[in-house]
Amino acid sequence: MPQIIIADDHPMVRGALALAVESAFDQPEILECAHLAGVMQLLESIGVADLLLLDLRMPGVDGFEGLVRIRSQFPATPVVVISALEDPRLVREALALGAMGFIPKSTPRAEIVAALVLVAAGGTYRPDDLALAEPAPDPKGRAADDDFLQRVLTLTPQQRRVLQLLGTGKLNKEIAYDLDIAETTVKAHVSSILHKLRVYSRTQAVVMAGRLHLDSFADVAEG
Amino acid sequence: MPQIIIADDHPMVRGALALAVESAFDQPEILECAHLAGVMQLLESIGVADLLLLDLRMPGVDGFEGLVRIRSQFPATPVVVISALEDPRLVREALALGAMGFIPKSTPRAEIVAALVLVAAGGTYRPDDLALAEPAPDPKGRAADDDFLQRVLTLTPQQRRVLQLLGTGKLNKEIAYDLDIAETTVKAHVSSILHKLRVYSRTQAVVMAGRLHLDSFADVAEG
DNA sequence: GTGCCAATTGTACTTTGGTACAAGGGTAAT
DNA sequence: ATTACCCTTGTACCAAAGTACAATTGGCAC
Repeated sequence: MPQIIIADDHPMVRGALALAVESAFDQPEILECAHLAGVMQLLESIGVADLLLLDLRMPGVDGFEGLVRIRSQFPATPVVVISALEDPRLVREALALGAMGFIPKSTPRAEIVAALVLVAAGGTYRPDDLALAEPAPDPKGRAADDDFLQRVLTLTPQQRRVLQLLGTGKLNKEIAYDLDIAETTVKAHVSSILHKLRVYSRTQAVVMAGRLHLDSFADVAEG
Repeated sequence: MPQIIIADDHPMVRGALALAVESAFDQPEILECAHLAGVMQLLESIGVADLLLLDLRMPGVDGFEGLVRIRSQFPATPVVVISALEDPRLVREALALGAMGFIPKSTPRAEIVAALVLVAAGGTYRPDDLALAEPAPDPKGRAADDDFLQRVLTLTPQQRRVLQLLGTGKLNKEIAYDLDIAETTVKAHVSSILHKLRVYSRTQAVVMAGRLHLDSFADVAEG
């Protein structure tokens, strides 16, 4: 009897996902959470879940921070990110941070079911694989940002988690606590991150990394 | 013979603005620049211009940094911000940072002319004054951010400039250089900013302030 | 096995960042 | 003119950030 956690702050969404889960698994035990704290608590008590459906936006968590912390504390539990958006960059980043799948809320129920089965079987799922395979060159303008993206991709998984937490303005001490490592280690990671990204302060790294997420809307934001 | 500087990296835009300037002034001397460095150079040589039309997005400057530096170095020259966007928050921030006007590129030529005359006469111009007078409550959700915006509004002009430069990831030393003040002074401002914004590190201030600009697109970015 | 690399941690050190306190000059309002 | 506020700067001190070097562990590949 597989244990599946559904974490989303919207009851309606949880209901819809629950339906899909019931179609995808045989007599699943469905655990619902409306906030990140509940998820952490649940995972602490049951140790490992067979699958975690995680919404990106929940009370207490705005972006990838929840994913980062869960992946760090409970790496054995496969996480599928649920999101209202399906921006390729978000998808790539979620997968880079250790998610086993990325399911936009607009996905047809049948495809959601298939995706859940796929992930449960050890695979990874992302929307319309083809479009993502080629990152869509987009020759105009933002060459500099693409360079930066390339550099971000040279970061190790743990370093990306650190960068993610950096982006929330946390101190080294707080990051160490969240990832359950020594502050020294955080410093080592930060130092390495700064070198790889070719910047000379955490603030710059945050600003640069922040732009990557913004770029999705750059066409709207010109000017 | 009034000296008017038009700073925009797009030749077509410069042309259109030049037409408007010629309609608004009597035999203006129009100086064109495609990048911020040229503007600074020009201002250094002529001292004060009668009007500066400044595009927000130019090579070397992405946001308000150019405005901030120009206002700091050459406060006597009135600046009108030209932008492809007309988000009320951008408008408010530009004016808060010392711009005498904010003209969206979509503005009809006749209105641009009127706006330029208005500013040259010592007034300030913003698009559809009415809509901006009331900041559009927007009761849903983002109460926390509104709180933060309120706090940003308690910052003094100079402190806003510092915050703006903080947002580019600069070191205190660099900010001191840009604003031509001592590093000690920058520290004093930063310290005050952190208190007013109720955060405990520059990085957090940058993250928070960054969200204000993002919020314009929050409806697209849910998830 | 050997080698490579991610991850971890420690020590020790330098540089930024940030606070606290004090103080002088400028401007605007009462 | 007195108050108030902003901007400025200095000194001094403490905390956080970042670097450099060295070492251990574990996984993975050849």
